Amino acid sequence: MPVKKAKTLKPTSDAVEILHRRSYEGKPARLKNLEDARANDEIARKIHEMRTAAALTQTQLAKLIGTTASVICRLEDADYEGHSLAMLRRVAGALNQRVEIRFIPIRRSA
Amino acid sequence: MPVKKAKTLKPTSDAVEILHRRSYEGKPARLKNLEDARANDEIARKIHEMRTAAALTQTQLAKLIGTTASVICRLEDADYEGHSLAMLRRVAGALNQRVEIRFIPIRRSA
DNA sequence: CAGTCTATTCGCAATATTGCGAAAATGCAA
DNA sequence: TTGCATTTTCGCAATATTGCGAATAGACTG
Repeated sequence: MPVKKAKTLKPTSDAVEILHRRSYEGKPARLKNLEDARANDEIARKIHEMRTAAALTQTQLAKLIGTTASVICRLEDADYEGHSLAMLRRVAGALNQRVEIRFIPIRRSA
Repeated sequence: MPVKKAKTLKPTSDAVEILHRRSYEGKPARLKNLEDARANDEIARKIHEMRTAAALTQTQLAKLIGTTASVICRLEDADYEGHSLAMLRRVAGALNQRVEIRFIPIRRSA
């Protein structure tokens, strides 16, 4: 079990939220960034989950998609924000998955 | 518009890659590219659909996310491959939507 | 303890995406 | 047709992501 940064290893909400509140206190425009951070965390976690479920090391997965372990590590970092569809697809493809993108309407409660 | 480039696969010399091949038997890489192309086309179409549904011109949407019309046009180009999560989120956010990413197992017909 | 495998971080080059203006093409209505 | 808004394409600079080695840290076993 990989111990990631102590920061976001546990429940998604707390750590990220606190960090962001400290940085962008009281800015509604930054609220969206909070959601993005959480989404990125989920992606990182999912990649890690899929890789370990396939019983692959970072180095092994890296070779499958033609890159190095450090790149995989970066993808599994909850704080990484540079996810591209191309990279997600490469990872997903190596793990026999496909990436589905959906746009979902946000309803804001008054 | 950028021309699609074929990715150069590295030579196979590992047991891991053999595993990979086993999981990919009967499914050449170019087939996956076709799926990606279609997925990109869907994204482009969806952005166009959401923008027009919101009764916005490319210029108007561009201003909402702090860029120019040519960028929006590029996003709505079915052949565009450079989609990043960050950009998709900017567009989605301006249209009151959120981007959902899902990894879905590929099911082969036995 | 040493040794091995794995994961993480850092630094920089290579590559890709974005920013943005301008021009050309398209569409539509008078 | 003209006129006007909109879309599309082009070119290049600015920015961001990826590629990759090397060093460090962590975990596990003998």
